Amino acid sequence: MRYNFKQIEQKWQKEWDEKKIFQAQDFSDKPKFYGLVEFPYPSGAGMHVGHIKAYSSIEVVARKRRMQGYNVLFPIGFDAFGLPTENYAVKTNTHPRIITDTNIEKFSNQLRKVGFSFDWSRVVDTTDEKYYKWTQWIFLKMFEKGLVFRDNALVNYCPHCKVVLSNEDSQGGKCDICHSDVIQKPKTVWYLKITEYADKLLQGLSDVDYPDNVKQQQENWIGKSTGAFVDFSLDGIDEKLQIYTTRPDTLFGVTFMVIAPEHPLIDKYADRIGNMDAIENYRNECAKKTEFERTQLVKDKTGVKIEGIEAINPLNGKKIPVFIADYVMMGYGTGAIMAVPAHDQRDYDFAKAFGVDIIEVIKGGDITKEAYTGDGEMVNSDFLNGFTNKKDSIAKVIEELTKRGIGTAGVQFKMKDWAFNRQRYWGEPIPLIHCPSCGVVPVPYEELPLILPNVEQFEPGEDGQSPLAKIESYVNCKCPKCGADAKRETDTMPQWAGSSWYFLRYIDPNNDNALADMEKLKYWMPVDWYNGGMEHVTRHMIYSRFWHHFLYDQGIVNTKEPYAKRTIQGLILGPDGDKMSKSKGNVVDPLDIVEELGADTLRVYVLFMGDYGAATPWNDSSVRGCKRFLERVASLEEIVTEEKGETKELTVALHKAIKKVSSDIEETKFNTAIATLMSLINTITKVGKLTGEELEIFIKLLAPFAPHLAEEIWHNRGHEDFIALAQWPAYDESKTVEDNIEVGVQVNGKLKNTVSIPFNGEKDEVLSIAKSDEKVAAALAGKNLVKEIYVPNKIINFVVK
RNA sequence: GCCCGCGUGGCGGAACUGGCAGACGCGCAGGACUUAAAAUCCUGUUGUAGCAAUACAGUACCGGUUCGAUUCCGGUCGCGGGCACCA
Repeated sequence: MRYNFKQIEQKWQKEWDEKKIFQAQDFSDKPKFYGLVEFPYPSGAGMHVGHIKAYSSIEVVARKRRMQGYNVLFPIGFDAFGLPTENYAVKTNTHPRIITDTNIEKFSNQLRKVGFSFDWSRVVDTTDEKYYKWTQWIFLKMFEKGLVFRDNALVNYCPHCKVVLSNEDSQGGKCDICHSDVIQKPKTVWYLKITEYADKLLQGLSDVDYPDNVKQQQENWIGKSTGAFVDFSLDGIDEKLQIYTTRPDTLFGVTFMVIAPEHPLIDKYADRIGNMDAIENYRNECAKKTEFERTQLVKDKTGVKIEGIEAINPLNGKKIPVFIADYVMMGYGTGAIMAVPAHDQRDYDFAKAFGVDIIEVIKGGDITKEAYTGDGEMVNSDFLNGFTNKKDSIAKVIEELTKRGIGTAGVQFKMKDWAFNRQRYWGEPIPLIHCPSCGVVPVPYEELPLILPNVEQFEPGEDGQSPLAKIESYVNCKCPKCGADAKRETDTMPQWAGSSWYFLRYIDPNNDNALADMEKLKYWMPVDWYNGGMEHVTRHMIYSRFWHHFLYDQGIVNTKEPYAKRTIQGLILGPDGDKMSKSKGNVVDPLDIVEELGADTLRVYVLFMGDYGAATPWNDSSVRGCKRFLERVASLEEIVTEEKGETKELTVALHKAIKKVSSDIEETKFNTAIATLMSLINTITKVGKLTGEELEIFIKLLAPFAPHLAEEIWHNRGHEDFIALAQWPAYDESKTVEDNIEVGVQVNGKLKNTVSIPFNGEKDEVLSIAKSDEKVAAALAGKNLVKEIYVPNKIINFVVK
């Protein structure tokens, strides 16, 4: 058969589509498999080869599962709200709706050309009002349960995008979208109380199958620490200063305290403070610094001593000074710390700069040089003296603090609440109303969806307000509670909102009465296998796990955790080894490859190119190598023979291949699975013939990777059904081994030769075969044989002296 | 600074649980076919020495455990990722 990939691919894509063979059936006696890929953001640039690699993994698994008799749900959709589209809308003065529709169509066409077996009847679009009705609905549920709150805060603000950014979107002090410098700006911010779910999100990790580094990253991001809250009295003031510490056992080493510049204590006791001017100056300077600058000046400790306020160490009654310094953050713990300069490097640096005492309480270091943070015997610490184990001394001091009513054990999380509003147009409207008498009132559920109004101008206002604020007919409304004139919230949700629950909507995409029907959820959930990029492991995955845990608590979904298993694909780098980017001009367009070499070649290559989880550079020659492989497959029909008498070599290779390809797919070792098929075709070429039955097994193994070609050959052989639904081949373990195998023979661990021995041969027999080998015999001659090692079917080693 | 991962031919990468290092592909070299080129096919391809059989060396580097180490342990160097004044 001549390999006319273009004709083959068009033909089978059309056939699969018309026969609807990839549509998932709700409810079935078959076992279910729900395979999920991260749905794309439909950018104007179209698909990237990275998309192909990301989807190909679950694609292969889904196709294999269908052949294994599973009822498979493998859906696709579009995460279409967001800034790039909005910015493009502003630039070209085109409505984001039009841009989004155009891009979605472009993406859909491209995805279809690659032949992915998505269920196209379940496509979701986060910007569809029928979809975001339920995004808003979940938000209102959270509001109802007290998980939405408003706060005035200094926020990360991007002057270029004119938008408030979360800490995650402004890492390194740069805007995640436009990379401008982020500044601090006071704003009213809507938060989702994700911190309330911190522990559940942490504990849930033990129930799921994620790679270790993914779990670790999520653990770090949640950042649980255990320690204690301790109350320090203030001299002459009837007020306690509470601190959080992970080392309460070093309390006797406390020589000063530090509070964050924003700490409320300052304003409350401003009249007592002798140096308020100096403190105000310092606070103003800090306010000017961005979070980024603050964290960059790690070395130089700055601060001001508060005159007129002194704290008292609750364990020994000593008076100690209190400072404000920006190395203490208001957002973590209580915004105040007890400083133990002998055993914390930051406190040490500060103490050195400000001439404060340093008291050693743990032996083992040299505190004249630096802080000692290791373990050791406790000294200068009253009832803690003599303790050598951190765990014991902490337990002891917490017991004592609790007894005296001055402290308790406590935990803290690094994770912050989720800033949930954006002053932008292209997002889900936040369904809240500000009423002068009732306060914040939710839009009634029955009025959802709250539809994003059509506007002509998409630019945010100069004051950073959402474009929606300019539309009076939208802003002005009646309070649903009291009927008075009221104003709508004009901010929209962040892009992470729509993607936090999309996998639920695939299960029941047209339901108008619920986000998804419970019976269908019970059938399909959880997602059995979710593949995506490392970049979404902390934000998207934690946000969506948070929403899912919440929905579970409300009885709206039936599983605690949404994703049973997660895998990560590595980046595809440009041919030059750098990350692909337009500016570097090293971008490979997947559609070019589909045109020139075919979708099957592209699919095989992205999975063959390297370790699935590793970043691998693109290589044009290697792509052609995959095409060559498929051409050889296409020509196999020419050597099909119906003469009986199987070739042992081919039988063994075939059964080994079934075993290897089957297990490799499960372990995302697609590169070696394909290598196995390449080896198999080398064996077939060497043997020079194969039976029709053997050919069919071969193309079944190939089908998940190169489905179009496999389908074509299958039909050429007279089949009326689809190979996509044919039965996955089984192997016979006894046929995966040769009668005789080659093993290495070592003398003192050095390989001397290989010998052919019977499979599972007896030790004596095998050793005598080895000894009679000429080279081995030569190496053993005249030596004293000390030990004979035979690992069955693996290695023979003679130890001689 | 802390946490994690990695380091194998000219290149991408294989190697099950400690058992023949370099599967498979690319590239390169030689050959066949061709008037010629491309495509295709065949052969070779870790390094050094040798016409060769073969010998020795070899998985970043140094050392250890072991009959045997790419794999396990200790140290050094290099690269990548994540977190970061988190008390």
